[in-house]
Amino acid sequence: MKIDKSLVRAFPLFDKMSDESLDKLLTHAASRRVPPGEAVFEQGGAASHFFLLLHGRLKVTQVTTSGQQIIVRVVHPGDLFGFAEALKRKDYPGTAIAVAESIALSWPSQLWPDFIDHHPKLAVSAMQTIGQRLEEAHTRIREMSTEEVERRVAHAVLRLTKQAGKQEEAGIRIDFPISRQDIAEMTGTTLHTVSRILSAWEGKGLVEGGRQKLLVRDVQGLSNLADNAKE
Amino acid sequence: MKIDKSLVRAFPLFDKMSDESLDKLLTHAASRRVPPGEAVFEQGGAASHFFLLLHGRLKVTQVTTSGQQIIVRVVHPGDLFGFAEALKRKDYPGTAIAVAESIALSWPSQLWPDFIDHHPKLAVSAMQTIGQRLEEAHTRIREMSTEEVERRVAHAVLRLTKQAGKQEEAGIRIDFPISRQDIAEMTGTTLHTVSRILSAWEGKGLVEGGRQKLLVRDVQGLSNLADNAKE
DNA sequence: CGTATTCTTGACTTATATCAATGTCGGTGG
DNA sequence: CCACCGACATTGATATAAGTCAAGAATACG
Repeated sequence: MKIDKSLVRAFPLFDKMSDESLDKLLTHAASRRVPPGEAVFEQGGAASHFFLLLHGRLKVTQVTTSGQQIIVRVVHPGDLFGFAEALKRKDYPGTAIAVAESIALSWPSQLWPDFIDHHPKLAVSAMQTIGQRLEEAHTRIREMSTEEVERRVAHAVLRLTKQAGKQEEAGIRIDFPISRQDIAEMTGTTLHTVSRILSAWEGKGLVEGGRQKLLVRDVQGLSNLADNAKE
Repeated sequence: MKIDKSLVRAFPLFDKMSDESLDKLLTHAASRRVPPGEAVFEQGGAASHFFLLLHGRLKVTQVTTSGQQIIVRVVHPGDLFGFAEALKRKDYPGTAIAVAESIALSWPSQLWPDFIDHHPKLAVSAMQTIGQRLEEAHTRIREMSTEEVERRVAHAVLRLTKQAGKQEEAGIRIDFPISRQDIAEMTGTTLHTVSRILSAWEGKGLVEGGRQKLLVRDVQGLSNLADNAKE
């Protein structure tokens, strides 16, 4: 299947790549449409492919033995994901589920070494990406160790506005469907607590809620909440 | 300074490497003795070198803006650490402090690309290492999100027995000085709670405590505690 | 329209932090 | 060598953040 390079050219990951290289890369790629609720791959499944999200939004989750779920990260357009191969894993450590109508490119895992050998820029990018993820994970650990729930939720929401924020008249909208439960699973709390917190914020005019909707009206106010340790 | 290759040959990281390669590598390395309490590098400092721990034990910590400290990880002999360069960082994200008399090799950061170009095995190892760390971080996030303190502490202690356990008649000893405070900083709780938990375990014959000492008498019992969700 | 998610809100419970006091170990120096 | 000091640890009492339990309301969807 032929994929047009204009689709990916815009992503920082590819902007330095020559036309030929890019074409070559894309000849090996397959594209796949993923409706909301459908999984791209499942935790524990053989890591047969790696992916690039072109459009939409995914959440990567893990379930514990006792059946509880957490959200490991959110995948945004332009992100590589599922490259377990790069880390020498045989299986996917989590499940990737579309939360909005999504389109992803996929390559067979065994092409990964090729991928980075022929495109050193990508190797560097991939390393950087992993480094960032490690840092994000440590940030999250730090927050969960030292901050109370309200501030953790504030940080999580602020991060979402940066990664998936769309400016509107009233403020910045989180540009994909996200439930209270999702936020709870990103911050290590319960949907009840998240609901109470958001209600309180709504009362103060910081945000505007809705079913699977969230709009941040006062980024500065939220930032203060997130950063100023309770004095 | 000449460093004998017998010092590093034993580590899995180097066991596949030819004598010449290894010699070449070591000509660029400097060794450094680090007494307990001394830092190898500090959070935010320029990432001028990367390191290999030959002997001893380090803890990597981060401090929050509000001054709270957490332990990001423990460095064991044979571990590479401080390779911020690999992740395209300019500064060290944490502080590495010796908790026991330690010896580390160091290389200037700019040698890292060389390091992996000339020793593809190392590149692979490094990737794997980072992958493992990312996984560990996610495991920790999962535990902190879903498990109560006692089980988190149990998991942390079990991990330590695997990474730094020394068999003794009475059980498995954590082979470096570790305080209740340290365990608290690894699990996101307070030293008081850790102390209570360890006292309770000691009452049940699971562990044996002491000033900066910990001996696990019943690994199986601890594992049950860690894994069996409270039924 | 009715049914199923998702969300809100109140009442109650509990795990764990916080506050406070005392105990114990081990190294230093008199 | 012993006494003392400082770091580390224990333990009790109390406070509180956040979880659990429970019920109902709002919104989307077929």
